Amino acid sequence: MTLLNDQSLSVSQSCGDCPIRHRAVCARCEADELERLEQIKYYRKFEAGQTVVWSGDKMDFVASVVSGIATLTQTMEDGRTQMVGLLLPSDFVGRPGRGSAAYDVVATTDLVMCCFRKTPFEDMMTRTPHIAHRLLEMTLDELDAAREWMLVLGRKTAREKIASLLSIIARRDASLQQRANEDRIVFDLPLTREAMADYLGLTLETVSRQMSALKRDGVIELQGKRHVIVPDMSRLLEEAGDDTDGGILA
Amino acid sequence: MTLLNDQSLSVSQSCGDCPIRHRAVCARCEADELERLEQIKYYRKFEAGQTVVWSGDKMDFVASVVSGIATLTQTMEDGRTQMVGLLLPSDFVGRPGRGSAAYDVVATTDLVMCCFRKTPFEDMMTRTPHIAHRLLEMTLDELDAAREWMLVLGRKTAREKIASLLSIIARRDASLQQRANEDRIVFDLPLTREAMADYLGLTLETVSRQMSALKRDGVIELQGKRHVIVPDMSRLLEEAGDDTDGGILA
DNA sequence: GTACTTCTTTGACCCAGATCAAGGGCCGAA
DNA sequence: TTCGGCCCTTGATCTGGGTCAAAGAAGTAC
Repeated sequence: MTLLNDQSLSVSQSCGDCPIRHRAVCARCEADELERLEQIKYYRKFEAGQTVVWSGDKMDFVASVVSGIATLTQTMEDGRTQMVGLLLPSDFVGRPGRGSAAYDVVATTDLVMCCFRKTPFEDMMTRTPHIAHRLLEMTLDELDAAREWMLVLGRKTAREKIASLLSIIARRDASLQQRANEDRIVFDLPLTREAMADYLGLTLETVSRQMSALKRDGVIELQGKRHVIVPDMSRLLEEAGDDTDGGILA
Repeated sequence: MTLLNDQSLSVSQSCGDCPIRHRAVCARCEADELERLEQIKYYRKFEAGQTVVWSGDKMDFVASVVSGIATLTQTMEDGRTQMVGLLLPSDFVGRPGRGSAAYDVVATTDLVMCCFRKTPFEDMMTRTPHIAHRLLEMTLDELDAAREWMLVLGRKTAREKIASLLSIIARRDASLQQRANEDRIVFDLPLTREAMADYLGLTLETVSRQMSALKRDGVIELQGKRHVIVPDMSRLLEEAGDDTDGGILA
């Protein structure tokens, strides 16, 4: 996968101004560590729909999502596919110590990634515990998210699955834009109906039907196909079957 | 949850002889590090069926499974439950930096755990990168396993789910007893039909029916309800829908 | 404008797996 | 040896979500 336009390389900024500075794998770094990271980093840009890497391909870099959204998916020989990761800004892609990609990584919106070649990054990791420590913390968070997701996939109804996905996106969106605690929540779905289906282990028809049903029942409002308004977040959480009773959004 | 018998505390051995010495969180430790670990470790024993901790309860220790099997499960208010982790010997329980359990932890067989109080363990972790590094590696492995599991939950048929679970257990069992590469694989199921159902997002009736179907079709043989013989591992993997073509067992 | 394409909605029908129900095998206690 | 509790199997029936099919909406290329 080569870059389509060299403007991709012109994106450049100092780590100090980086929008994901305090959430990404570099969050814990001191000024001097940041400086060394700055020397080995480079940006890559992908357009919506582009594949970043194919499962099984050699992957000689790791990266943070700076802006946009990417997905990790697994595909069976007969074409059944399951999304196994949804990467939002500050999320980390790639595994230190592994040479090839375990999943397809696809940009679902225009995407900017902050990349590090694998070897220099691994070297830095062994020398600066701040990076290794933050990566462990992020990986544990991802494992928790994956386990929450397993409950959704294994035990929830189609309606609960949709409500769960909407609350996850609403929550992560709110935490990025730190205006939580409003009761009325508004966001754009970054996924097509098909991608939502791949996330939830459903077909796109069922996703569409359940979205219509939630709209009919007043749980959500839709403007166009992607713009979602949640008039009452606790109602949505209730529909999701989560025992968290509407309290915390962070 | 208190200990039922104080023989639990009499289990004691030097880390050097520990059966999980080279796979657990302490795998990378040098002799001196091991010695310090040895000072803060203690063993706990649980009987089959006992709950180790309840989700939400305070958890002031982390631990490695030494022998036996434990499960992590999540439960919805209405009782639907999903297993989100299957812990075999050498697996790690608990999250440094978190005070309470996120899941129910249950011993499904008699269980011995090597425990460390959270604070001393966290202290050691910051001082000995060998532990933090190994824990990162193990967490990344678990995340991969969780993602594989998500494909099973989201996209596989009941028959494929059962075949997948059997191959996972067969594989992990073989790697513990390092006699892989035999074509004929034999093991005991450490789970009831109900626990298998909770693992796979099925009902126990469906699990039972699919076990019978796989037996009828000669994919597996059963002696009693728990003892499983796999005459042809590649056949089982085929039934699981895995694109891995029967090659590697490690 | 008109004709593509891509994404989405909705309807009709069907089937894999859930649910409900009955009973069988095994083990430990009395 | 009989009882009571698991755990498991099997049958009958029901249903949530899949499949197949058609068409609407919105963008964009010409």
